[in-house]
Amino acid sequence: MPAITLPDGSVRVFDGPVTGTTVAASIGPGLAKAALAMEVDGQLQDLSREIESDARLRFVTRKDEQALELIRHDCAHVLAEAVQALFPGTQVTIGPAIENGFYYDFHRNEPFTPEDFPAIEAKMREIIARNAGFERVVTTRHEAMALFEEKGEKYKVELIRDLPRGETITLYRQGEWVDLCRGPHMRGTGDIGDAFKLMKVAGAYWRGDHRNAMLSRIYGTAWRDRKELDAYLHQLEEAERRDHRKIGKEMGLFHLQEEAVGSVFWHPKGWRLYRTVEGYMRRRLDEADYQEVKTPQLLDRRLWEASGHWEKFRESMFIATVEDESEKDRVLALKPMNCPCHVQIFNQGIRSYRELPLRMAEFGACHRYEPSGALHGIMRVRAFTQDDAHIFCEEHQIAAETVRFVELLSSIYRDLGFDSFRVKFSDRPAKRAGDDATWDRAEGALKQACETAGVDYVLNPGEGAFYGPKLEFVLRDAIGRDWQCGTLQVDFVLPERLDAEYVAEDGSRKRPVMLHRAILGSFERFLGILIEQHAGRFPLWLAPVQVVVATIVDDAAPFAREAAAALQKAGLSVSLDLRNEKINRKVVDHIDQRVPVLAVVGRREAEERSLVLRRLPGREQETVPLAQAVARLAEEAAAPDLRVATA
RNA sequence: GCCGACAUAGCUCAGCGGUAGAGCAACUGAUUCGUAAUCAGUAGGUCCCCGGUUCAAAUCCGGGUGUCGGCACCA
Repeated sequence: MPAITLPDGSVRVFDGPVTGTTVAASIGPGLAKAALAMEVDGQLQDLSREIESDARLRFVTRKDEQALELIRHDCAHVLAEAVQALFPGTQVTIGPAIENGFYYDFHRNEPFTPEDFPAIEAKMREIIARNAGFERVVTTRHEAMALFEEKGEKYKVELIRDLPRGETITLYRQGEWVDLCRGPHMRGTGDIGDAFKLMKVAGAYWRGDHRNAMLSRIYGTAWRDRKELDAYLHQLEEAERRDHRKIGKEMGLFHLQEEAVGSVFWHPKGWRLYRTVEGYMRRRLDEADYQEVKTPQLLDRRLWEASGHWEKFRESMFIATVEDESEKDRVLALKPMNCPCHVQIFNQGIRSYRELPLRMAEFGACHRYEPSGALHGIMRVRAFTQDDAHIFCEEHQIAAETVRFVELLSSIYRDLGFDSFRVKFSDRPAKRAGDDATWDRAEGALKQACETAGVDYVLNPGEGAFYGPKLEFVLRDAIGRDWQCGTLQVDFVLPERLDAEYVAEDGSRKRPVMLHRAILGSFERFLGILIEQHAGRFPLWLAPVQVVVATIVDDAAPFAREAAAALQKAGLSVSLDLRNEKINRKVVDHIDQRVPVLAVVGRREAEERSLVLRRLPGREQETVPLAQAVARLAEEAAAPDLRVATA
């Protein structure tokens, strides 16, 4: 006699086991029509499942966010059926719902192309129109394997073989087509609706392992209605406009070319942006008691052997040798990181516990031979500059240093326009240095520090550095891709390997703990994200060209020059537009160039010694006497850390 | 690195076996203009590289390089 408690608190009692469909019908025809699935004691299930004992029940309708995942998952099944109908011999593998949509991985000798999409989508619509019910079939491992074996579905057979013993094996049937699936699903293919679209084809390794076969993946997006779909597609277009590679070109910030794959050519405006951020970072680090250093680019392999990098990362290091006969045995490597260098500085002389925590910072240029497929604009490059620092400290100082670091990072991110970010905690990887006891201590210390700092993190198992666990501070780019920017890594291994030590209070020699940390991560990556975050329309203090002084007539040129000089003297980045063009044209050009402030000078202004200020791309304008304009803009253009606090 | 697509003027792109095109930018001249594109003219290209097919290749084929979308990688 199951008693079903509904979200409004009402209870319905049934004589025996009852399906969600029946319960919905007993409540009313409207709900019976709208219910797509149900949540039984918090667990999402098919509507057709029987409820045998007392339970809390909630129906999922199209209005629920949860419907999205069901629609996407169902859509993946329909895609697979459509593909197998159109391309016989194609094997199915897996097809989950993901953020914004779904994908399905197929094995087929011929890859799919986007030209196949119209036919596949048409077939999908056909299947959806047929509205076959999703039928859940509980089966045995043996039967399931026999079924897929017979169909020639090698990948499914492998999946079933690897399912944990004792797990219920279920199939879902939609008409004639059947897939191995845990469910749940909606009532039938008709519940999917028509708000879906196939987006792209891609290669993907079977089970995400590069040693396995390359499968052919089809990505799709699916929504609850056309309006949502259109909004999503529109949002994608908007995101493309923010792409740092596009904006970088449009604003003339940087370029990349074949002769220096993975290295950035910074143009004057891009470099100014870089320097603004670098200058800001330098001040923040000085203020936070870091000591800046500069260390060599090229170092003998001996150092990398001692640090352990030679053994683990040699294939991703750039190696340099010279022709000179007497030097022929010397192998140098471009530094892929700064840590061993910083230990060399730490190791000069004898350190005392009184010097700890010692925070050593460097804007360190590093080179890594990244896999060609990993390169991405200026976000993933082979030559980059880290805002690196190493904190040499005692074990008991880890927590306090972590708290300090998180506060510094949060404040800097906020100043740069990032109010939120995600934190991942990555623990010991399979390929690692150091014994388990050391790892236990390192992970424990970092976890405890997170608690003290009040950091909410997501566990990222097995993703730590080879020498220690790490926190990753993740920012999202315009296209929705996540990038690790900031990081904090606890390291007990490198000080040991490179023999760093200090004299403790009791006179004994001890190993310091090393905290590797970066806030921006690399300037290249961070600037890429910064460009996308602001869509190239930077706040005044970051803008590479802050003010353009534009003339209306040639007679205004002398005063325009004078005004530009005055603004420049006040520390602003100014450019003069004396071109023989109409003011309308100049306005358009500087909006395109994403200049934040346009100062227009005509005959009137030249006489009155004033500027007409206009915030681009806005339309409002204001006439301001030159001296006042200079003072006002200079104040506004001050970096956040240099601003005079006003009540 | 793997799967797929793409590579033509500074930029955005058209041309897809028969002597290389457009718009914008650039340059020259005219115009001196009051806030979202003034007019006219000029110049600009080993059609990514190497090889092949062909009477003829930007175009077709093979190899390379780079870029893009994913996957894998990310000390």
